[in-house]
Order: sequence, then structure tokens, then C-alpha cells
Amino acid sequence: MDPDSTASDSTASDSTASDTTAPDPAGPDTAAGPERLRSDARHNRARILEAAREAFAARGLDVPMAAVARRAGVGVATLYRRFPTRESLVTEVFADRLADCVGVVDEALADPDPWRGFRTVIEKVCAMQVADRGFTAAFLTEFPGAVDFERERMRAERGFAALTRRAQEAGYLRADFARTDLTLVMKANDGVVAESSEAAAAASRRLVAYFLQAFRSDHTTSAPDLPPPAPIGLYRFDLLTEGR
Amino acid sequence: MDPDSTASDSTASDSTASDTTAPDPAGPDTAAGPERLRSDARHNRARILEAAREAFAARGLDVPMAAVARRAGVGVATLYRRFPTRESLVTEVFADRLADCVGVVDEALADPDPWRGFRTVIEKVCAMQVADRGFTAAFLTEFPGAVDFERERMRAERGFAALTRRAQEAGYLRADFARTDLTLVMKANDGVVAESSEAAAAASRRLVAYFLQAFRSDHTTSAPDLPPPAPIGLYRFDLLTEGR
DNA sequence: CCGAAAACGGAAGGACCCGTCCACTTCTGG
DNA sequence: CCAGAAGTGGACGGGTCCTTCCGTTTTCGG
Repeated sequence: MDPDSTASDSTASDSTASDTTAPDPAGPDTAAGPERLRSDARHNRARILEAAREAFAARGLDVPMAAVARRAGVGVATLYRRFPTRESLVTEVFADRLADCVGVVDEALADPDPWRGFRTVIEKVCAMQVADRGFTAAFLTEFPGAVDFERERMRAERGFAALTRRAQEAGYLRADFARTDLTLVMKANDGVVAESSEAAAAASRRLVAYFLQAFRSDHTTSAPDLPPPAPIGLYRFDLLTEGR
Repeated sequence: MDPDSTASDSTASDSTASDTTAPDPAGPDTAAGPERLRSDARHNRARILEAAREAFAARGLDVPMAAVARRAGVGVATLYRRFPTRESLVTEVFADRLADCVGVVDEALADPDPWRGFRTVIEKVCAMQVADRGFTAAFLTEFPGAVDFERERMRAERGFAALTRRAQEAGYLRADFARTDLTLVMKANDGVVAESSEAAAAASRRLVAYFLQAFRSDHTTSAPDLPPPAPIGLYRFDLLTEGR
């Protein structure tokens, strides 16, 4: 049925073992650094990232590589040399956005009001989804190769978990709210926002309001049972482009 | 050019209008019916519909035409002759599913309990989304060409509106629930279900429970304001395949 | 200033998918 | 039974996108 079998990319392991070419004198454990780039190359790299950011935000992660290249004013080869895989480009582009998330969470934790902190995170994350069509997929996808990306996301998740716990202990958030419910919210909001438009923003706000209404637990009396949390899996990266 | 063209391809074998098994010798031009199909052609048509139903359910509306043809055991030409456009195939395949929807709504209206009726529709529709990956897109897409498809959907929507009103008047459903909120729910659920999996079904149930919690209005005391309903547009058919 | 290494752009080779065309096959009615 | 119309399948031209390859241009240390 499916003869194609995209297996291929087993080569993806760039950093495997002995990388002969780079003597790596200073020993920057951060690795994969864009160091020692020729000036024009560095310039182009920045242009590519900028173009990709715009393109992903406007049209989602499935933008043709050639479109990114054109937008950046470079040839496709340049793009591929700098970012051998779409994944590498995506993780690089969304690193900042992810940092923003962590910032949002930290800020919320600093808020003395547990519920307002919780609510703010939900609202802001959903707003980011509206503002950036690629954000959801990037955030909800597992990138086994991008170590620091994964670490950063985990940090955001952990912070949100703390936020959740605090709101629950204060009695504002229903006790059966699960950590995976954030994923639930994000996927739901993604569905609403998918067709970007002005109306989408309004719809998203309404959705969020409904969610918050459901999450809130001060009307404790009547909250009925909820189906089990059922951990929602993250996307696998290859799924993002496979269904086409 | 071509004012109505393919308008009625109904051929719905049984129910359509006054099913005149007779070749309708009087005025055949009005009918444009696909009757008079050779036996093998009719057989193939059925196989195609069956294959398309399966394919759409399993992988969404973006299945390659060739895949449907292969699955049906026919050549692409046969598929294209019977269904000149993907749209015609989709509307034909989902005509039944749409009828099911109307049935669900009617059944719910027959339920003496207004809230249970309302709730049941939400639950069943979302369950249909889980069971059929193509359902959401088909239901939420505007098919200007498929008159009876549109009519049927409108009937379902009208029924749901009645259901909504009834539940609101009985005081079970919050007064600011808008008709377009059904679309909101469907899109949100679609987002959750998009990555079909076992977990998706559970996630969908949880989502629905949250929604119902938010919609319910017997804890009237504390329902905060909601952002405006903001009519969520349907998909345009060309959008379904354009973003690729 | 100069030459080698690095970087560049575009072309080219695959892989899909769409929708049409045409030579061949299969019904059907007399 | 048989001729011809209805029906069929697969090949084909036209697109889009991915990824690599290669001749040319640019940078930069000496």
C-alpha cells in the first residue's frame, strides 16, 4: 500500500561521533554553533531565518523551502546548506518563540493571584497561536534531534505544571484539570484558528473564554465527572509533511 | 457560463423526489439524471463510492484520486467520468452522513429533556468526527454546486437552532450560546482529533465534557461575559486542497 | 593584491498528483 | 449472435515540491 517508506533520513545524525572536519578548538559544548561563518554567509543566514519566521507565521510550517529561499533573496542551495532539514530550520526559528513561552509562564508564576496567572498563560498561548500559524505545530511536535529546543519546551511545561498546581491548591482550578489539558486546549484552538482570518481571532477568544469557564472551580457544587485525561501525544515530525 | 451544470447528480437511488424508475420519456432534459447506467458502470460507481467513503474516513478529504480509484479496483478515468470533480465525489459520499446528522438532531428534538437533547447532539456529532476523518471538512465546507447537500446541511443547522432555543428557554443552556458555537465546537474537536489515534477519541470525549460544562447554565450565578460570537466562516472548497 | 576555500545561485533529476486522451473491452438490444 | 455504443484502463503532459550537483562568484588571510 505504501511503497514509498520515507525512511531515508537515517543520515540525519550529523554530529555522530567523530566529526573530523571541525577541530573544534575552543570546545563549545553548545555545539552546532554557527561560528566561523563567512560574513556574507552569516548575513544570509539571518535573512533566511527572518524569511522563514515570516513565512511560517503567515502560512504554517508547510511552506515550500523554495518560497523561504526566494523570500530571503537567496538560492535554494544556500538554504539547504545552512539548514539541511526543514526540522533544523523550524527549531531554529521557533527557539525564540519558545523562550517567549517560558517568559510568559515565569511572569504568570510571579503573579500573586493564582487564577489570574493560570488564565493569563492560557490566553497568551492561544493568542500566540493566532498570531503565528506555525506556532502550534512547532510547539506540539517532538524534535528528537533538537536537544535544547526540547529542553526549553520541557521547562515551559514544568512551569505550567507548577502554575496549575498552585491554582488548584488555591481552589480556583478544578482538581481534575490535567497537565495534558494544555495540549488539549492548544489543539482545539488550533482547529479553530486553522483558517486564519479576522474572525478566527474572535473565535479563538470565545473558545478560550469557554474553556476558562469550564476550568474554573469556584462553582464547585456542580462540576460533573470528566472523562480520563488520556495523554495526548505530540506530533511526530514526519507526520507534519507526510499527509500531503 | 454554465449556470447550473452538474447541479443534480443525486441519483440517490431511493429517496430522491418521486423516484421515477421509469426513464421519464416526457422531458428528459430537465432530469439530467444518471439513470440509464450500464450494469457494470453502476457496479463500479458503487465500488468507487464505497472506496471513497473508506478512504475519506481513514485519511481525510485529501486522498489522491488515484488512491480511491485503486482502492475501488478501477482506473482513474472511470473515477473521473463518474465524478468529474473531487467535490462531486465528496458531496455524494457524505450525503448519507449528513442525513445521519439530521436524524441525530430530529431524535434529539424528540427527547423530552431539552438539555439531554442538546448534549446528545454535541456528543454524537463529535463522535462522528472521531469516526470519520473527512467528516468535519465535508460538513464545514461550502459546496455551492451541491444544492441538495447544502439544503440538507441547512436543515440540520435549523434543527440544532431549535434545539438550542429550547434548551435556553428551559434555562439549561446559557443564554449567550450562539448558533455558530456549534461550528466552534466542531473545529475545536477537529483540531483535537486531527491526529487520529486511540488517544484522540478519549481526548475528544474530554473536550466535549469541558464544553458541556461551559455551556451549561444552571450554575447561573457565576457565568462571566463571553467575547462576541463572531460568525466562523465555513471553508471554501478550494481551500481544502490549495494550501498544499 | 591574489589565490584558495567558502559560499552562491540555478539547473536538473526524482517523486507525487491532477486531469485528459485514446485504443481496447464489455454490455445490450434487436 | 453481433454490431456499435457505453464503458474501461493506463499512459501522458503539465504542475508543484524536494534535494543534490556543479560551475561561478565572493570573501579573507597572507
